[in-house]
Amino acid sequence: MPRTTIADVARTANVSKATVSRVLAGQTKYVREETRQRVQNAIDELGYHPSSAARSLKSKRSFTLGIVGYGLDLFGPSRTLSGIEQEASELGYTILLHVIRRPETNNVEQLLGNMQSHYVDGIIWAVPEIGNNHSWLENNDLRLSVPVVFLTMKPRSNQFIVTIDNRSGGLAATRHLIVQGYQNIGLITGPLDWWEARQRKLGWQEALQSAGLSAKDSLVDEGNWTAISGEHCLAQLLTRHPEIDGVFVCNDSMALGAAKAARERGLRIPQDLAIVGFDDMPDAAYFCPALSTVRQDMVELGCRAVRELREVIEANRSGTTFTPKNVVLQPELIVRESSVRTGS
Amino acid sequence: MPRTTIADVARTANVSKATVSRVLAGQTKYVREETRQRVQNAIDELGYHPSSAARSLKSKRSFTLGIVGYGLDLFGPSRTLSGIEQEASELGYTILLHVIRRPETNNVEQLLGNMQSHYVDGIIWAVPEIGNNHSWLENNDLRLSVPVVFLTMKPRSNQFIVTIDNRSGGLAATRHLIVQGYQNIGLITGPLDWWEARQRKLGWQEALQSAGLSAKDSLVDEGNWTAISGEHCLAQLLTRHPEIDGVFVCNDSMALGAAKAARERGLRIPQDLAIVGFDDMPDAAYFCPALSTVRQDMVELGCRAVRELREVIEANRSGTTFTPKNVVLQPELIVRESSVRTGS
DNA sequence: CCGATCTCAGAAACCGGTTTCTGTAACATT
DNA sequence: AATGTTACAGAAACCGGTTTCTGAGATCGG
Repeated sequence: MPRTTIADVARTANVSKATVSRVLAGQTKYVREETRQRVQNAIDELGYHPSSAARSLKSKRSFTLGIVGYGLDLFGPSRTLSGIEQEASELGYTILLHVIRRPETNNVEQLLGNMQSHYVDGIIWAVPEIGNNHSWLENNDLRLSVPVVFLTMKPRSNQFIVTIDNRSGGLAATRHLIVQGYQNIGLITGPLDWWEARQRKLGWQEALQSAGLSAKDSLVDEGNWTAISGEHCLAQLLTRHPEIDGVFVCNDSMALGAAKAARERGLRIPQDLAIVGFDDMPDAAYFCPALSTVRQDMVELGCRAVRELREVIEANRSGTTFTPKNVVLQPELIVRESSVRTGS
Repeated sequence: MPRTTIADVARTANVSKATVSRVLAGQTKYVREETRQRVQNAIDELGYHPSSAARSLKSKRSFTLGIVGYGLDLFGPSRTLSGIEQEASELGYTILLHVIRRPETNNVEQLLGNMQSHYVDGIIWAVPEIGNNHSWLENNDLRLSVPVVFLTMKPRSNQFIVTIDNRSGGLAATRHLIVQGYQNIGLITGPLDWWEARQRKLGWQEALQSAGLSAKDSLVDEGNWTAISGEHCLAQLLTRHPEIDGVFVCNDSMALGAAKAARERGLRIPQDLAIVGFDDMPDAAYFCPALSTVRQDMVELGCRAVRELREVIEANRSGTTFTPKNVVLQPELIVRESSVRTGS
């Protein structure tokens, strides 16, 4: 049974394909209400769904957004995708998903080509900036023929970017530790080839320096975002600097690992050692002790990216040019038990 | 600048569109090696990417899989998607993602129609079975004109289904508690309109009954998968039955909440109260104490679904009929500290 | 009453591929 | 030498929509 086509509908309603097409597009002009009704009935009766392939082919738009993502396993990216999907669906877009496995993927051309071959109306590039995997953006003869919004990467004035102020998050976390009276504050960072990790580190440094405290390299250990790496890092740190009484850990999973390492050495949290994480995973409040952390609203990030993208798409369509814009969302410090010395 | 089309390539290579198309399809027959080379050069030179819309339109296949998901925020679904994407991409498929927000969505027709309008080659229906939200499957005049594989739902002999044996997981968890010598074993379940939750509960009941222990309803409390609900449920349970010394919690987040509730009442885990969770979230080993749990490999589930789907697609294409098949993956008990009384 | 304008709708071209059908040249067969 | 077969490649139809162009009838202004 071949699918029902616009021709079938036209025949059933005794009109031409053109008229059916007008009804589909919601054109009220050029089609009488009575005719519209007749066509609509035929559509319902036949259970007709227009072929979006045919539609895209001619009209060059597909109401589809291409999403290029990375690390859906991780908390952040997975939430971002969720936000993207939610907003996109609200706005009537469908999502074409492609996940990159190695962040340094260099067949960007390939990927963009593939997306364009699907006539996506726009692309959200949600791959963290790692190493120089975004260097292709500096390539001047790069001509993106479809709007792209980039996520979680270093601001660049010539691109549309939605990102989070990681530095400010690290700053807030570390300042908080200082205010709480901790004096020797270490850092467990994510992989330093991640731009986000470097930014958080920067925040830590700034907070310490502006408080006249030491931010030397031996106070830093580099993990890989996993709990086990957090455990190891804290062990390293404590070996080098037994005097450490506070640590800013660049994500909640590593913070969890660090907490374990601390417990195993008999350190009480937060009396002997304070911990502040980053992410605010849904369960962070239930860690023991409840984890102070820096909340980044990844869902909002995704939503925002879609809204920005739509603006660019609409502008492009109407011929307006639009100067690239960087949106920087502020994270929020969430204080819980792991960083607050209770009485005396 | 209009996009480069197959005609441009044909002109550049001095051949017809037909020949270019053959080269694209990788047909070695009917095209001389020298000609193929010439065409390939033209393709590379022009940076040509065939329009998948045009291609789908004529060939009725798109190398795209439609994924209908639910609750990407949750651990399980998010991992499943990750597995699906991975395997799909490996097999050369692109993913069209649609997330359902309310599980009882009844515009299934609408959704399937929308997917079909994109000429998806197959669909993976990854929506948990909640209430009777899958009742439309029993509708006999339902004619799925595109292959569908269903995930995480009750086996049904007339559909392709890949699912996890939740009952067996609950059984293993509870038996383990019994073997460890716990006698009064409670249950914190997920929402009981979820099929998965009911299955896990069934496993708990069976284990207790076959050991001659009580499995009465007052030993059960129903959470909503979140840590906070787990905390409340355990409180309820302990109020009703202070003698409870073990509890099977139907996911790790709730287990985390339960652990907190236990600590607050001064109960030591596992000496006074044993806890076994479900999921094996990446951080479960770092909870305090390390959480025993039932691992379900959601990534594998996703991979498997894609492989099954591909088989059905290929079979359909070659005209073979294929009798529906249910694949049931076994979960695995992971024993950690939260359920093992150490010495004496 | 007649030409102008407006409303509604059909015919046909078009989007960019795939596929069938056809044709030619080269080679093998008798 | 005549015929059959095979290898290669082009012409054209087709997929299912959108859009432009055209035209018929109704309405309207003078």
